[in-house]
Amino acid sequence: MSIDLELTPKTKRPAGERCCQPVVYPDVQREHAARMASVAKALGDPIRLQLVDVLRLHAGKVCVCELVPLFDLSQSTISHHLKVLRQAGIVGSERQGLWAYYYVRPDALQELSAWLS
Amino acid sequence: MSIDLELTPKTKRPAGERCCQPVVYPDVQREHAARMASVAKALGDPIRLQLVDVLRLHAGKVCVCELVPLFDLSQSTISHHLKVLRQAGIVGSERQGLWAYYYVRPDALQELSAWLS
DNA sequence: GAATAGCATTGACGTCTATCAACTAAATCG
DNA sequence: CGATTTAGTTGATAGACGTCAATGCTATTC
Repeated sequence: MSIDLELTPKTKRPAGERCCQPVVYPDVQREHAARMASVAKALGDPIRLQLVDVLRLHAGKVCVCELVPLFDLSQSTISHHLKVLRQAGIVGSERQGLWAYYYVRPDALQELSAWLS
Repeated sequence: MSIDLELTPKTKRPAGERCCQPVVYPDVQREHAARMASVAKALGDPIRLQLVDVLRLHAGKVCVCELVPLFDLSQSTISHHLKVLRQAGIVGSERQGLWAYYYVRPDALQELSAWLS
């Protein structure tokens, strides 16, 4: 993620001259940022963040039927949030008969977590 | 953030009976989640995440005029993203003459960072 | 004082998002 | 088989979001 940026002293530039040097911007960094941003975006909703929190606290798998009554939202909305988390790679799911069990994929959070600290 | 949740064995409930126990949901946790989610939401855009990254790498303060050419976006869009980061408490700004300097408020990321690890 | 550079704000536009009600699909029980 | 339960999907809707062009504001230079 390192972006090479020169810090230059500031003077008002003399009419028509560029303010700053253009900076190269490798694609690797951009993709790295895009991956982490997509994880952060998925966590950027209080309901989803709490869902992840519950799943993390119960190291094992948690049934959707136990997640729904935690929130004052319709079942379909919870299902939607779980889908968002699934598509972000943050959680996985497993079907057992009538019930669906969700769990956290710990690796998914690692990259963002490492960058944050 | 601990939510007390009983994991019970699953059997199809006999018509009209509740599937799961209602669970209490303290406000403190909700507010904690809301704070962290708002930070995550602000980081949930690749441009903003890269802005924060640049500011973190340059431990000091960075001029907006050096941030704008890093991205293929209009100056007003960058200004908008910086405002979002400012309102999330992630960055601060300081005016010096014609120039505005931005910096990361390290404490702002700490709560989310701690939760993630 | 006039012109201009740097940055923020406003307005507009298309897209995405969170939510619910209604419906669908699969599995279970009687 | 038929009724019921669970969970995912679809459609609709109101609001939020990302982006740009245009404008406004303050500080600087001449």
